[in-house]
Amino acid sequence: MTQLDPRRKPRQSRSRATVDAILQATAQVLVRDGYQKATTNRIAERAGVSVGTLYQYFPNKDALVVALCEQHSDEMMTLLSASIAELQDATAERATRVIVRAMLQAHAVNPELHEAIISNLPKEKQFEQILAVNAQAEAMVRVFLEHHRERLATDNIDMAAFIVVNTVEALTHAAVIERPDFLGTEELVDEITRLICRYLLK
Amino acid sequence: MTQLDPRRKPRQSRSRATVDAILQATAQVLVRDGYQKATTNRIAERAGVSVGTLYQYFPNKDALVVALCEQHSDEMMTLLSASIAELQDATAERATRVIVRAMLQAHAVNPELHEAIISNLPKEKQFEQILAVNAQAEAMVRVFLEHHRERLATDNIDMAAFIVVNTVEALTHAAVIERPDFLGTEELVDEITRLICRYLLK
DNA sequence: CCCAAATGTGAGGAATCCTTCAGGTTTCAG
DNA sequence: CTGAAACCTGAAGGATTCCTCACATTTGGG
Repeated sequence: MTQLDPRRKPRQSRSRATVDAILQATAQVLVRDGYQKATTNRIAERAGVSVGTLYQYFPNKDALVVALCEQHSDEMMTLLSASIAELQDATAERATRVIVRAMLQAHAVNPELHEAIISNLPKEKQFEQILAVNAQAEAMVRVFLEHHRERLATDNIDMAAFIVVNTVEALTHAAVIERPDFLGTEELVDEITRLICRYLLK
Repeated sequence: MTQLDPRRKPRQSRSRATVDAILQATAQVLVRDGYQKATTNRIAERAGVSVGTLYQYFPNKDALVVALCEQHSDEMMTLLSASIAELQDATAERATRVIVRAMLQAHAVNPELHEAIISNLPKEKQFEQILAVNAQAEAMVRVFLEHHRERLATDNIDMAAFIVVNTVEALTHAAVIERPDFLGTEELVDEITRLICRYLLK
């Protein structure tokens, strides 16, 4: 991996606005044109600055994408942990519902950008931050399963965690991208919660 | 979209072998190096031919990838339809099990290539053939649900189809890539079948 | 064996793209 | 106001990639 740290840190408010504009432009170009056509010149142009300026704050194109991924996954993680925090000692059904709803919210933060990152970025460029979200989710579910172990219909916690995490992730992701019409009501949350609970519990 | 048809059709067995070698090399390079680094020169080199030869049979890089996608999705579709054909009038449970098993088999044909195509190719280059597989799956599930309508726990067939298709697809795909250790026994098929049936049926 | 058609070769042109750098403009502390 | 630091500019160097084309080799029917 090449150098990723910024070459210069913005000190004046003018440059902080510039960095923001560059990151915002990166997201827009990534969504609109895909990673292939997201050239640094095009990003700079959309941000309303010259390429040189871009390279003052990001040593290379990867660093730019990394920064964007970090910003995006931070937003998702913030939403997730907020919901998780408030389900101390909830029933399994209640906890499942809260997590499903939180996943939908997290995916709805910026669906197009999330889609662009997940299924447009080459795998080797999907940096830690993004992958960490899924790892964290898997860990959380594992704790959850251990906690309700005696109510579970299966004793293969490893496989159950795999199934739950991948199912919820896939459904929330697909819904936000392909079926936004499902998001208006609580029905989708109901259905996914039922899917998971019927599978997990005796 | 640019021209995709071959510029010249192979007539002698020598050239048919060449075309095979090129396609095989494309798959290998795509898996090993990713789409970004899969240059036509590198593919030709790996196939043991010169770039010129490659361009005799494929007018451009896209045509090469399209041909590979077609070949791959044909293999998957063949497996799927074979299994579907033999479940005339099966019970819902039996049908679900057969479909889940078929999906796992289809994904196991060439997991690395499938992964490379799905999550490495830019979305705009994931050509018809691949997307058609999912569309076909969705249609099949819809027929299946209509047929067992009176036994279903829900009357929102649209949403149920969405959930079933995306769930099975995500789980089979993830299992083949991330957890090949789940594939030895019938346990994963059991679990996914249970997940789907408990959700769908009263 | 012979030759026209089929097949194969690979250096290099044209087009991009990432990145640099020499020199300009703006800001702000003193 | 002034000068140094911060910030910005954009032409162009160096690298990479797709694809072509003039030419060489191989094949198979007559």
